[in-house]
Amino acid sequence: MLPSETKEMKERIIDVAQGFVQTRGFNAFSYRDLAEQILIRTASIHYYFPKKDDLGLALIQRYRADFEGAIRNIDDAERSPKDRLSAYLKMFLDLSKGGARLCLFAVFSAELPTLSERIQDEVRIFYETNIDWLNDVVSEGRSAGFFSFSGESREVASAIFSFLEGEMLVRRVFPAEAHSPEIPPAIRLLLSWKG
Amino acid sequence: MLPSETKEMKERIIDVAQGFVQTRGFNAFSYRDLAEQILIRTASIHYYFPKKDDLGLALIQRYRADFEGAIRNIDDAERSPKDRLSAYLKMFLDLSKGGARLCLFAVFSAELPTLSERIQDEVRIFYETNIDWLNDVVSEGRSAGFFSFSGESREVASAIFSFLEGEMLVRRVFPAEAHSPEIPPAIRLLLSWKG
DNA sequence: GACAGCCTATCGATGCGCAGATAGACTGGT
DNA sequence: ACCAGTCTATCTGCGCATCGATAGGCTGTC
Repeated sequence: MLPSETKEMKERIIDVAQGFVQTRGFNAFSYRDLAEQILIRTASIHYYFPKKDDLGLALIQRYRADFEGAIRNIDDAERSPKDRLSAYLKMFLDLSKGGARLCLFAVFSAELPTLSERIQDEVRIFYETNIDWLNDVVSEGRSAGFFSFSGESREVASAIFSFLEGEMLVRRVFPAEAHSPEIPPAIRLLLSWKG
Repeated sequence: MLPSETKEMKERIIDVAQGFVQTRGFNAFSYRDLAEQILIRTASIHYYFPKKDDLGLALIQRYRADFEGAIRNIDDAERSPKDRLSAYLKMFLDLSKGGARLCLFAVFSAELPTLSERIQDEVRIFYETNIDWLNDVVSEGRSAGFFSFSGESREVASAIFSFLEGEMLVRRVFPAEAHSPEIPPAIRLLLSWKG
């Protein structure tokens, strides 16, 4: 098999693993589950990811990179804070479309004490990246008069993130509900979002 | 052994199991883990809870009952909506003291597809109980002039719950941080909480 | 008030299957 | 001929679960 295909296989494994993690959690899927889905043997997965922890690490690193790419894309479009935040919220909530999948942050946080230090570190970096970015958007938006709130902008950024993570847990439990609005009313209230 | 001691053993098992669930998740502890902690054999645990699912169900049913008792106690004290909400928030956030333990809702939601229907049903009831109660408090508080917000009170109730669940995940990832204020600033903002 | 028969709570032993993991052989492309 | 990639075969340990045994309390009836 070609080296290029090798790379694809590694990605394919991460793809499937990510699906399992987001639906069942990291501790509730096995190399056998992956192997059956991908149609290879478990030994082949061990070739790419000797330990399950290696797979977990690769998984969250890629997830983090994807996320960072996505917010860089949002910024490159150079829209207003309102539009940037809208795009972020959409991305975030689309992720849990129908409640089928959770953000990796939620899953890994729920299982945190069972995970290795290096994975826990990645989880922390993921959080900080998101809060830093949200903080920028929110404080810029306030300066520009789009948003209005009192107190620390970082506090609001952190509240938005917590709300989104919790909201995903809730949507999973009530998948039938129509969670339609682009911008959750709670966030409009929090920011005194105009328009 | 006396029947009264039997009851204690059942409770003791649930106590220890709940600790494991709140720290590791339901899929990441075993009857062996419980047995070692309690100093009995796994077979004895099966005597009380034939299947692990039976244990999980007993666990969340007791948790739900405890929670309902707690909010009934808050209501019985007949304080203002502000005081009732404060007490609720305190209870909720104390639960995750230092991020060591998560609310069962967060844990079970993260693992939802791996759990039995009857446990999933309990999770839904837990959510609805909390939202109904929060909705009462929040809308009463608005009528009484303590809170001020536009839109549906149920939307705000649901936002508070989502925020709290997400906040627990975050606190677990950053246990060092000082999460001091009795009332999270985000909730003050959301409700235009005066005082 | 004694004894039979049942109930409670625990145990040791064991089954069966799956978990993650490894060693070593095969294969096909360059 | 080599090497990446995949396989088969196999290991050890743990997962949940069940069985049959046992020790001792509880009960009702003669």
